[in-house]
Amino acid sequence: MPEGPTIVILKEAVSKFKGKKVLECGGNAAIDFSLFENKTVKDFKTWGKHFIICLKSTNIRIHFLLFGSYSIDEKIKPTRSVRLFLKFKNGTVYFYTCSIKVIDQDLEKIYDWTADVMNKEFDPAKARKKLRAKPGTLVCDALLDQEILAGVGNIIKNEVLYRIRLHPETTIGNLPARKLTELVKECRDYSFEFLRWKKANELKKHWLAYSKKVCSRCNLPFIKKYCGKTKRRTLFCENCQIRYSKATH
DNA sequence: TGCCATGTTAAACT
DNA sequence: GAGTTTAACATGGC
Repeated sequence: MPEGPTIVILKEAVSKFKGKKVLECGGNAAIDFSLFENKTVKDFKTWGKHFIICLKSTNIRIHFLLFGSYSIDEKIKPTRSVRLFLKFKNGTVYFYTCSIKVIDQDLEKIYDWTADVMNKEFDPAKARKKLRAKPGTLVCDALLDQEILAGVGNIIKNEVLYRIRLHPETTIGNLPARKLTELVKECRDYSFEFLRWKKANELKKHWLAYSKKVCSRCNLPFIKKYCGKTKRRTLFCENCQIRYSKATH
């Protein structure tokens, strides 16, 4: 379910509820639902993998973690329990198995929109600067750092590294400047490809590394390894993806 | 059918 | 205290 582009699709899918009043709400989330009733949706926002419903004087933050999902105007499947639903005059949105938090602070104070790869304010130079500040970090870990590249998940990580032919266990400090620039750029570019392909329901068709067995460039089998401190599944080609080192400089 | 995973947090350790 | 490891959450695809 998650990764930044999918949350953008959700935002577009609920846009018809913007400006509408919450007629009824509920679910099994441990929050006070009375805070939302009769409030009007001011806006829907996304920051990385966060989906934020902005109501007058309060916000609801939804994070789908690994298994979360949503549905709109659908009859609830009895096997799934609804964590949160919001009913409007023109329909209902349901959220399942997700983390829900009420945020009363000013969103501008807690979210750095320039870190979100899907945001129009995304700032590649800032991302590069944050990366350069962590020279010992492996690129496979750095890409998943939500403070640096919010919205990038494990699929995007694998695809980006394969596409720019970069070995996941290269340290940031060993990257030539040009490669670092390319890395940040590809995170954003692939995220928008992800968005386009996901909307067309053909995301998997375009995977080059994620869940693949063989490198399409050289036909050698991919290495499957739980890399870095994050220990997330990483598929890569030892032959085609370059591991930069001091000596490469 | 059992295994595994697009993720994060907090507790339990060293 | 810092850093690391483990557990918990809990669904659906293959």
